Amino acid sequence: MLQEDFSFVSHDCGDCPIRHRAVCARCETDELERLEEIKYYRSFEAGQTVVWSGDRMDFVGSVVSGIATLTQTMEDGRTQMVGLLLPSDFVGRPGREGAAYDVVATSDLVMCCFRKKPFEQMMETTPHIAQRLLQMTLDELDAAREWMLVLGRKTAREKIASLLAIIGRRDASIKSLSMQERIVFDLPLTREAMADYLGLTLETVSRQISALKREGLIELQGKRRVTVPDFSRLLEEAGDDSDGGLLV
Amino acid sequence: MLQEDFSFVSHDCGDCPIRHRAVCARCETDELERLEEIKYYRSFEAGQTVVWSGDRMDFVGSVVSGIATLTQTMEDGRTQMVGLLLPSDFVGRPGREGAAYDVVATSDLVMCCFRKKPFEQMMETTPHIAQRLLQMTLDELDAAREWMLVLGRKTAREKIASLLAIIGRRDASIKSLSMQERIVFDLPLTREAMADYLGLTLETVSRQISALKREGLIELQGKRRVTVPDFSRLLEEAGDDSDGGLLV
DNA sequence: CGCAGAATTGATACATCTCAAGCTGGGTGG
DNA sequence: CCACCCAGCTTGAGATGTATCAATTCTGCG
Repeated sequence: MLQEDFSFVSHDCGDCPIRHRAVCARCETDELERLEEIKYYRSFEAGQTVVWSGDRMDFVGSVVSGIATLTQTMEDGRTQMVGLLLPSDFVGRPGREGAAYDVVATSDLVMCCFRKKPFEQMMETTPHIAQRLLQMTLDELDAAREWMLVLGRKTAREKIASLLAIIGRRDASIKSLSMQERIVFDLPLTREAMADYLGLTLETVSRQISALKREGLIELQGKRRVTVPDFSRLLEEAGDDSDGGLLV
Repeated sequence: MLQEDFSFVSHDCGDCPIRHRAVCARCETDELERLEEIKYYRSFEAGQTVVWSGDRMDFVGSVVSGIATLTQTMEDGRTQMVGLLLPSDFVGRPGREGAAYDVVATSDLVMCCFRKKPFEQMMETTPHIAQRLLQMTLDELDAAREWMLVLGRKTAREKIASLLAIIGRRDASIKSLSMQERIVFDLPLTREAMADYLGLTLETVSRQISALKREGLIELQGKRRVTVPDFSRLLEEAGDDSDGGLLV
């Protein structure tokens, strides 16, 4: 069982893979040392629920590796994804008791957690943490608002193109590729999860992906691997102004 | 012209109407004094644009009175409201040059502004400001995510009911009414603005409002004044679980 | 009074959903 | 090693909710 196996995770913040991007990014060495005292790792298998909406949540933390989703569900089962959590993203809210959303591991997942009370105390005494958290929260707010435009005003085709553009852009930036070349990446989501992100049904997602493929905007190797031969053409389909390369 | 008339606004933070809710809420007297040095008021008439998306923005600030909207527009004119700014809400983002959205005054509007550079410096030296801003940003992030569910998964009727519920609830909480009684409030938005908020057309908004009225869920006095005889019934129509009174 | 912006209402078009049937590929057990 | 199985995915046909286009009707105001 993977649950307790995090041998592949460094326990030393100094060489943590998300050291420079997570909530601890601005911390000095001595601040990291105090964080180390209250941190612990947790691992989850793909499909496991990390937190249930409404549950008491006595920790906050960062995604170290893997992908998780943040979703909201109505009584009748309609669900909307409200966030995609990638490595370095922060989970939980200081100053709140219960979780507002379901957090589900989409792939195998490792999180670096902090007990909430001590973390809240550290926030008071360590401006670097609060500053970084503010910056990250502002970025997430922008992302959420960007997504409101997608959900409220874009067509199904534009929604799919927007999602592929976002994933492709992030992937290219991690690999430090330019947007001029062919972009190849794996979809981290099932068709159903994409539908929940985009406010569509999985059938519509499937149809629109097929249409984009038919028209040569994307190529598929298997169901998950996507090639974008001309990224600017994909951005046009997404309805984004110009090549908008730097806004996200 | 209203532009330069803010005689009705206190210049003394001590008795500012948003003193206890705005970004300065946690400041001590001496901190307020330093804020006073960099603050100035600006007034706008209904319909005026406060900031254009993409423009350089050299200030941040709080809404003192009136209502403004935060909107995003695509090249072809489709627009999505991504935020409704009420008194005490914060505008602008420390650490960013340009504005990400259009800010438009929906009613006559007074803002308390701070030049950005000095404000950013104060944030470094005054934890109370950064703490409060983080708290407010987290709240806005939650509101944005709540709205993603509305935009992505709710029907037109549920969207309208959700909007009425939010406005009505806020209004009742300002007036300290309980949710048991009849709620009466004025819509601060035109049908078109409601449509832009909800990702609908104005015709659909109008039809759904008429339907809710026909079925006795709401009553109208004129176009703008709304009476909700039974708030819990409205919440059912909104698709919200139970009476969800305290989640927002 | 009459105009202009805002809102309502109607008829029709169309995008997406719904329901249903098949396909595909990777894993499993005989 | 093959046949089967099943979750994930694709495709089709028809239903439906919302958009679109168009015509009135309100309402406040000069």
